[in-house]
Amino acid sequence: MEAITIKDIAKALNLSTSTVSRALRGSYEINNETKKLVLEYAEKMNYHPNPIALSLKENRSKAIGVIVPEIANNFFSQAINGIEAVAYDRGYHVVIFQSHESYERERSNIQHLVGRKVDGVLISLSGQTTTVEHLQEIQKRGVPLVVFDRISNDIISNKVIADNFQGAYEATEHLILSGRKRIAHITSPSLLYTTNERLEGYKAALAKYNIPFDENLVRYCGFEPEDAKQVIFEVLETQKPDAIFTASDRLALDSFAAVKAKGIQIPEQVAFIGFTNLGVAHLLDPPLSTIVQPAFAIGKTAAEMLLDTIENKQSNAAVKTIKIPTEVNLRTSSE
Amino acid sequence: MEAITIKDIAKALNLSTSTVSRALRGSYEINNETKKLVLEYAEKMNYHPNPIALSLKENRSKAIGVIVPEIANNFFSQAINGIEAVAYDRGYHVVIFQSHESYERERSNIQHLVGRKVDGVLISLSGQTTTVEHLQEIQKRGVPLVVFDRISNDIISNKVIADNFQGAYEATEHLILSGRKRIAHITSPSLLYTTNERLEGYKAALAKYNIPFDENLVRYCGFEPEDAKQVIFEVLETQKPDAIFTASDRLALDSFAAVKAKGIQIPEQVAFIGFTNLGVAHLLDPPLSTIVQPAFAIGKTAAEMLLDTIENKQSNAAVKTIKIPTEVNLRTSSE
DNA sequence: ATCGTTATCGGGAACGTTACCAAAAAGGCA
DNA sequence: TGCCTTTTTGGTAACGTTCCCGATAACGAT
Repeated sequence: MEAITIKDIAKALNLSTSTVSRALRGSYEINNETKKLVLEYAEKMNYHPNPIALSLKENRSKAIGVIVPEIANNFFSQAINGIEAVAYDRGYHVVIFQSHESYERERSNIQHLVGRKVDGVLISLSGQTTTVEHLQEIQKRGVPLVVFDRISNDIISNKVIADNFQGAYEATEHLILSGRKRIAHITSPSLLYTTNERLEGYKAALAKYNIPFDENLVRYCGFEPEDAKQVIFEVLETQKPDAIFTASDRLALDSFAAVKAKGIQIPEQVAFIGFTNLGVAHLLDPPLSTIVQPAFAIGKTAAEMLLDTIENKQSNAAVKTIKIPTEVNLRTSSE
Repeated sequence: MEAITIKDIAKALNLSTSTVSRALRGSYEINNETKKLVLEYAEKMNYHPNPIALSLKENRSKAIGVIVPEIANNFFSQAINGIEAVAYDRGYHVVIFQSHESYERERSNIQHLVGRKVDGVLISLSGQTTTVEHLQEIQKRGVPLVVFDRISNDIISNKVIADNFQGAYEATEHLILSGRKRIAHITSPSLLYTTNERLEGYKAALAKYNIPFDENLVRYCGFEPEDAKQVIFEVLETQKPDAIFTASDRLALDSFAAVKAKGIQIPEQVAFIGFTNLGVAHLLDPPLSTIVQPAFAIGKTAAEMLLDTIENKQSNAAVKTIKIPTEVNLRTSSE
């Protein structure tokens, strides 16, 4: 069964396509009787305008694209839910892509999205993304862009992030106040923006309490499943830390598992706090202290910014970076 | 900066659009010199064919649509990864949508996908989906369809599921063999296909060991965050079970949390086993026994079936349902 | 009666691409 | 030389929709 088109309606009712088109969109210059005729027939035949034809003509699609490294990550899936909540309300569809931490995939996704004429793009950069030319490219093409969480200083656009500095500062401070001095920081590759902000927060807290910064306690960890385990084993062996502060969802889990696998008591031997949105933190053994990013709010805010620029097309409105506070949840793992 | 089109190339090189088009696709009937000329110019100008125009013309898009209830669910995000792995290899893009357990959203997503001329659809039904007319509709339109996990008997199509019966049977049997007799089964709304299969597995195991089935021990649980908690509290109070077997990712966590909140010892007072793909099961307190669905394999298999039917267009090939075995992971929670 | 308005509709082009049908030039063969 | 192939290219319609420009008729005003 083929979909019915405006032409079919025109033929059936002995009208021109222009008339049908105008009747369907309720134009004032169409006789009420004809209008009713057309609308009823369209309804009866279950007519739906062909969005592809629309996109070709209008160069837009009433859809926005989202690119995240991995949806199997609480932070990102919650952020997407925030995005969808806003987009749905405002009549936009959300097209979700994963970069799988690959720069090539990210490029390919971007290509696909602009090719499909999305009205705007929300992106959180992959762990391998070192250049932002592909983003500048779509900006040159006039596609509105908002970068969130994994941002970059090289791209000039609206951005939304959590207050990573503050979150890391509070996590570190808490560990210090509970008596720890050798606090290991397990974090993502150093080229991620969030990595540096969190590292700065960590350093600032150490400085505040006159604990010298020891770079041997900081470990950058790749995205392979076994990476965290090896890093943790190594840092435990060689540095004998009395606390661990991890910088991401993924690292929190993998590190936590590694520490336990090593038979080390949390928090007696090593206190543990994670920068993570894991919903199960309170059910772990021991319950895990966390710095939680407001993922839903970040997604919501980013989507709102994007849709505002799409709809207002205020091309030269000053770009801004919105920073949203994190939450601290202290549990047994860091007592 | 506007995207360059075939027309621009034609004008620049003083050729017709047909010639350019054929040169770009390497047609044999174009002079090699012209071909080279066109290809080089296209390369230089960074030409990319407009996929929207292509879709309008060809009625296809080299993209498949995926609809799942919720991506913030390990099972579904892993399944999506399986789907993407296959699709990417075979040159298809994957467009991900969430129904958020809403029938209306599911319909809307389907509409959008067929409107955008995806070449096929993979779907796992929402918790509110009681009719499958929207699926039959797209089948009438000739869009290939594969249903996975949350399937329905009302729709005739290729399907991929885990062996829910077997998984539930093994979970229940294990609880029985470890000495439990009053085994509560916390499950999803009864209209889900998986719910019934798992329930049957549960019943079969009881029957095998001559334990009478008591429907008071079976509880159907909605999708609201507080639902599981109340159900668990109630069943603990009134039925005094000595074991709990939960039927989904979400229920495992919520129920586990509720039991612990009630101060009940696992597994001493109540043994616990979940039908879940939680990656953190082994880190919980106590480590959680699970029946794991082969999510990645399910996604992979479903995508392969879909792409095969898309590409072969063997319209009247017999539909089949592929069933993939589950895995049992026994841990402390059910000892 | 003529003219300008208004209400209502149709025709065609355009968005970017491909496919079909020609057409022109060049070459081969009797 | 005349005709038939082959090679290479151009023109145009079509996909579904909207928009611009006209066209027609009715109607009141002059």
